Amino acid sequence: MQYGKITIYDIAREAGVSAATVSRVLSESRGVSEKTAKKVRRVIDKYSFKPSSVARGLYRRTSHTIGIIMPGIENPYFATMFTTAYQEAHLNGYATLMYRTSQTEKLDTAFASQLIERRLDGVLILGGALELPDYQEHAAPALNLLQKHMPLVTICPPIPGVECINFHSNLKASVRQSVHHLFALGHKRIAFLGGSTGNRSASVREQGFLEIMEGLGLAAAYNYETGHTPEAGELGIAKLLAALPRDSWPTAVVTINDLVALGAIRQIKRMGLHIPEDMAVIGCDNQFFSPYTDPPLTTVDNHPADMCRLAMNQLLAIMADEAHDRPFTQVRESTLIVRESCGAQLGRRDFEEQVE
Amino acid sequence: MQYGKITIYDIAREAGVSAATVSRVLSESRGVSEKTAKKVRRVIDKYSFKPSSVARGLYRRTSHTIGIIMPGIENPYFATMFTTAYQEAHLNGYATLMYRTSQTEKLDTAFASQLIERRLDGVLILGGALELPDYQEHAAPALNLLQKHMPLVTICPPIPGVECINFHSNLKASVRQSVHHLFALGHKRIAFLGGSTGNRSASVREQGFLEIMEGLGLAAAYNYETGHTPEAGELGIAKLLAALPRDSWPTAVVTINDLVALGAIRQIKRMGLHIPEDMAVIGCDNQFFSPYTDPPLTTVDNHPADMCRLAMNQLLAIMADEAHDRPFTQVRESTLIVRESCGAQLGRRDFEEQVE
DNA sequence: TTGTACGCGTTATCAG
DNA sequence: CTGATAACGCGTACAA
Repeated sequence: MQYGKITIYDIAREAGVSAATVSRVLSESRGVSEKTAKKVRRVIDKYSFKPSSVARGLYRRTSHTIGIIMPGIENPYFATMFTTAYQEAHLNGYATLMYRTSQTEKLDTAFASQLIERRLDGVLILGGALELPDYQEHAAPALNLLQKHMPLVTICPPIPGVECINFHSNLKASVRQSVHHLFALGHKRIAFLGGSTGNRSASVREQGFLEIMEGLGLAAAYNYETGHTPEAGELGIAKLLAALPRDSWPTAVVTINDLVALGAIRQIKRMGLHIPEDMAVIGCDNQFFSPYTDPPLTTVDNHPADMCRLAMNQLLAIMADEAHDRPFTQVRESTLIVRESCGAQLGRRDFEEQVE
Repeated sequence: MQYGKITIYDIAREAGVSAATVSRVLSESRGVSEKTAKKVRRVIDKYSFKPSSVARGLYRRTSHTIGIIMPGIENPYFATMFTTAYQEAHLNGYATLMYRTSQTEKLDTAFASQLIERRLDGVLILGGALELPDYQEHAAPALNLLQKHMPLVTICPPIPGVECINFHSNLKASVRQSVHHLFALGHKRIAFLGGSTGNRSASVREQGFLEIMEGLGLAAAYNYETGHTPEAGELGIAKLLAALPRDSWPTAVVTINDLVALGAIRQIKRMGLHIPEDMAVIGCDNQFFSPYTDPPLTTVDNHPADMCRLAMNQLLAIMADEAHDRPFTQVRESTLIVRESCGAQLGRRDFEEQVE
């Protein structure tokens, strides 16, 4: 029950030297005779003593820790991002402290204060932290507060009211790729599924979808407000179809992410429809499981790991005074991953004739 | 580029009071007139000053942080565990610092020293950290070292050479449930797929599998050394079948986890076999995607979140001096989740007659 | 080569 | 109600 809280003073006393000498031995700084060094090391080993990095941090005015604010890691998409950020930081000798946002733990100034008190050396924000509608009013002040105290890099759609270093993927272009892929295969009745108004990255995709459909001269069916999970996809597609007469059912559905696609696929099959013959499905995120759906899921890769690496290295460079601190925005384009869930392997088809 | 490194002294000076008074205002301790408090608060707000928790930590001899050592979070199974641990700690006001083990970052005494230097208030170890063969020789000393400096709770198969508080699931019993389920459905040729010798939790399952098969008087086909990923499952089942004459192919395959099952399912279908009619598949972990495979995957739930909650609360209780520190082991039983990939919905069958 | 003394930023005790 | 002052554990000029 008693854990050794010993200090360099304890070591010094037992070794018969001063604390300064112990410190020198620990930091392997020269200027200490091998004889006393050995004597000191023996005592250090005896207690398996390790110097306190919190005391050192106080002196050096750094915690050697980077904060990562994100909406959790249950979604493997975010797990990938966190892992990349962690590794990149770790490689440079920094620990990462994850802070999770949620409906009940919003990113507001109180939230930000926690990070400031910990004297983190920098913060990375991974999209989603600022998505919900009422986040907006709290998030901007929180980020501006944070930014006054430490370097800040964000990965999410640009935030109104916050000037900061920002990386994000071209979500609208990624939706365009999806829709154009389907259009090229002959699809005209295309639906959009998933997300929730209030979620900014979702809104960007939804709005993008509507604009692109309009640009193509197509009518759009859609079902937002369903969420971002497989269950949401399952329920969402069922509702969407139930609300439409059968002869105007979409022949293809674009989902907000692969998780929603997972649920949609199940429900579509359960209704006796075939994928992609009766209904094509296209996802987003190129998650680890998307090659393993049946049929394999066509999707869009936003290269989250790349973006994370870029962002974290920018942050590290700023912290090392090797890069400037001025706000900028960098956009990353996405890549369409064609598999079989849209019927690309079947070639272009004329869906109008299939309507009964 | 210059971030405000101001202290209570700066605040005190500008407010015309002593640092002690500023501290009192910050901690909202009574004994300070509302007038001066207001005066001080104005200056605090002006600079949005937050007291340094590292200085406080030095004084209080605590970092208010819990370390979590685990093999990463790409596997959603571990993401679930981390999330649970995080939340439980967070609820009690503790931050969690994740340390990731891997082939190149083994848990040895140098690794452990990092945590000790940070003066963490406790450590939770999530299985897998100590799995690889050469971990064993390093991990035991590392854990014993850690344990001398802070409370330690582990979730993994008991570790030879380490006496500590340990929670783990009854892996052998969970394999038994799987095999008996298949046996009850009439399966006699049952294969095991996935894992790697050297991984301790994998070995436990493999050995359990062999023992159980022997107890049932059945011959066992198996393919270890494949790994724990979907790709491993895909390749593993292909190799397993290729090595066997067709009339002695298994009618059912038990995989080490749902990820491996994901790959196995794909490969089995690709070979023109039907699941579960031609070959049953049973996974392990009840991951979020397992209801969405086609057919839905029968699997075993080891209740990782429950175990994590238990373990973290034990750790928190020890840290709060509300629980003892003495080593003990607690085993959690698993639950079979019956879906359709084993053909339970088809009833018992006689597979012998299906052999050509 | 070694020891002394001070600063890092905060909290708590003790006078006043 | 307020202000010195002494820890907390470590690193580093400076002196010996």
